[in-house]
Amino acid sequence: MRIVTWNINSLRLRLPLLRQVVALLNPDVLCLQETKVPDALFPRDACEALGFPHIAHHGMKGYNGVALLSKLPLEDVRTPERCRRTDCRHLAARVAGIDVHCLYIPAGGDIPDPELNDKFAHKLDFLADLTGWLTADADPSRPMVLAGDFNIAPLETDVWSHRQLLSVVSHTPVEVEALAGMQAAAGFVDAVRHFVPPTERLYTWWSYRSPDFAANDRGRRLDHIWVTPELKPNLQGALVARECRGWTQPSDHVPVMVDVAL
DNA sequence: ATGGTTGATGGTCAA
Repeated sequence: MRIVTWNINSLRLRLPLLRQVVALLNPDVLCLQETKVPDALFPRDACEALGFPHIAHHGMKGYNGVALLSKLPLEDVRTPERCRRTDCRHLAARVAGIDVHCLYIPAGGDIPDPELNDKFAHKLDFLADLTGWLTADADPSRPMVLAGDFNIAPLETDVWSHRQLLSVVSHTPVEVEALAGMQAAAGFVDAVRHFVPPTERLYTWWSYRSPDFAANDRGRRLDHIWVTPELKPNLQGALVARECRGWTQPSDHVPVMVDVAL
């Protein structure tokens, strides 16, 4: 089963690029974040026409929004609530016996201090809430995949400059520690780093505020696919589709892909 | 230290 996660940054604007991503990667399950479309306006017909008869979405007006497009049936679709809010950041379904979670963790604003910045406080609260939920929900008899925009780059090689980003939201020690705690909740395996050694730089996001993303390559690895330990022997490959960042009118994130043997 | 861009929106806010 080929799983792809992509922060599409507006599903309706980038339907033509979604078609290109599907042609390039041929996913069985596609996890989308920042769909920015209310459920009533979700372009279901267009997504079905791309070859995904099984669709779930959880969206709102203007911001956030997550969706699952699948070639395989989606069972037990859930929209777990985080931090007592319904802000459309978590969608889960069982696919081929695997619980697939599509996640959009809050970006956290600019100031890395929860006392001064409500958005950063929300990010830390969201991580703590999700960690507690995963700890309680984890079940060794039920394999799980977490995929999405985690908005955290954990490794030194996940950012263009570890030193210069230590106080930049997405790479601060408090976030990296919180993410490590979340990973420990069920012993999740970072499926992409399973194939790409931590000595190798790897990014999935480049700011729009640079005229040429490839020129200085100031990226960050914010998008992740994790699997529970029992799936580790089933991992068959991984890919970050960097080329998509160079397409016309791109998302600032590129798709991340993992193959899991069923 | 600062500014730079994009998307949804129709004010600005979020990233």
